[in-house]
Amino acid sequence: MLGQTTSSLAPMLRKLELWVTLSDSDREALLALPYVLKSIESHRYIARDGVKVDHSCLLLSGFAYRQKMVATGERQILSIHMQGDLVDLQNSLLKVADHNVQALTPCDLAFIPREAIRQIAFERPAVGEALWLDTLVDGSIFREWIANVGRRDARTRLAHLLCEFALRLEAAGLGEHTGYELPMTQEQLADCTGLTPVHVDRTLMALGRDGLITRTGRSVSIQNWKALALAGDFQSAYLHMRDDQVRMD
Amino acid sequence: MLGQTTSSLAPMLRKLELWVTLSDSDREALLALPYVLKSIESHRYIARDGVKVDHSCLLLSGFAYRQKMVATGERQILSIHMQGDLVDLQNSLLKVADHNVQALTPCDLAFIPREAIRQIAFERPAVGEALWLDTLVDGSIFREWIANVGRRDARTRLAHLLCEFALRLEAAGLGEHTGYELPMTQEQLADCTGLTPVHVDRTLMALGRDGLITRTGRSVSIQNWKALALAGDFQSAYLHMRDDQVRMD
DNA sequence: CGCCCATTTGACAGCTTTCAAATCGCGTGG
DNA sequence: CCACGCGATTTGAAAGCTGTCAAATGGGCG
Repeated sequence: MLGQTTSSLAPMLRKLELWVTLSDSDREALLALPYVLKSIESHRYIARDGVKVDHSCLLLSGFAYRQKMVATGERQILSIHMQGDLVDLQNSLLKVADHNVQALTPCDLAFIPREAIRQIAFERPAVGEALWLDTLVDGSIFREWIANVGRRDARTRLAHLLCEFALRLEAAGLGEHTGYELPMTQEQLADCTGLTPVHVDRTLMALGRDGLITRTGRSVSIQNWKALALAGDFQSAYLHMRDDQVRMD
Repeated sequence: MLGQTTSSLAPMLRKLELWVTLSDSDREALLALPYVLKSIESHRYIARDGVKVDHSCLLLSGFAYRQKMVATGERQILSIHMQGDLVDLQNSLLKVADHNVQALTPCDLAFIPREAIRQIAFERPAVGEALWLDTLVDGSIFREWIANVGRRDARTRLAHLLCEFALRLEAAGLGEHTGYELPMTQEQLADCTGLTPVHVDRTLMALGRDGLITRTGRSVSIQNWKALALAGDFQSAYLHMRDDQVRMD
């Protein structure tokens, strides 16, 4: 269960190396972090609002999301996570979770003790910076989502979300910006965008009628990237990706 | 201009010591950070979306906010900042700003070079952790705002915002949770909540009629904290304050 | 083949926006 | 001390985007 010669933590490396260059020794130290593997089913909770957290959780495969419940019982999804994402670094460092983390699909997870993370972060500046930047980029995406739900209409919100997924999935090697498997129901899209499932459906149909996207089941193909990005008021800078990851024609 | 015996950076200490305990030596090192003072007027930009940033900006007095513009020209305010807040740590560490930072009132600022911040963060683990936690708490507030604009109605959104201000102002020593000077116009409140100024006005009037708040000019007094917190679906955990800062009766 | 959940569609209601205009607050200048 | 000017606040009436409620359709799986 404790990865030595063949650590399962490799997906984390690729993510962190998006932000900084790591030395071989840093890489080895990261791969040598202690962890416990666990597989969970869709819909299961990975962390619960208000509960103490002492492990960070690395997503090895599958998709997960963070969400908050409001007084009316409605749910707001705060972010979507995929392979290589540290889905619970924030909750772990802050000790008590301020939101829920839930599996969107069946997930393979690696739980890493908080103290091991803190230790490596402060002993190895490059690793520390990478982890910090990772949480800062998460923060940047949160800011964009505030603007998305706060000031854009339904069509723009959804187009924006589809663009974000396209680029992040492509960067994670899980799809192309011209099309990908979207693992979410319309209800979950609604919870991402602050809309209702019914209106999400109507809006997606309209995007289809306008020739911006095509859907068959859960797969989305983007007919016209430029048009969709325009419709979604989408500018990728907030994802803080390297130029070679966002250049597209 | 370079603070030595009497550094102007003291407001930052109090903020950081909300998250961790610092040694005397850490405190001295923080106060010895190089900085440049600057005063700016209301509405002036402190950082601009898309522009390179190489200094972090500490707010010594006054209020500031972060905002993004969307394609229609509408503005979404992302967060409000006050005395002691590092308003531009995120932009600075990410190198290129992904949002604008603007003065809400006349402000006194201290600009600290990014490299000095990075250095102290990695040389002094307690300082590093405090700075990291500071950005993580910012992130927690962003998440709450996503839920606020995404899934709450106008009345709840505004009540929530007023509660957040109350606690943060009180923690910063700038007001009481029973009442405070709100430095924002209704238009700015609208930009925080994703509403229109007209609807903000109607909603505030309704909160007044219902006996939850009283307003005279810019000063807000909270008649009934419990009722306002209930109306605003406000639970302070996301602010990650210490217990003694949020206990109120 | 049948069940169950997700998607799609329709009709209608409602919260919020829009557009205008009136009123208020307050610093400035006479 | 009071009139003036300008931005902020307040109010009204009407339109619109999105939500609600229900029901029909579709798709995947045992």
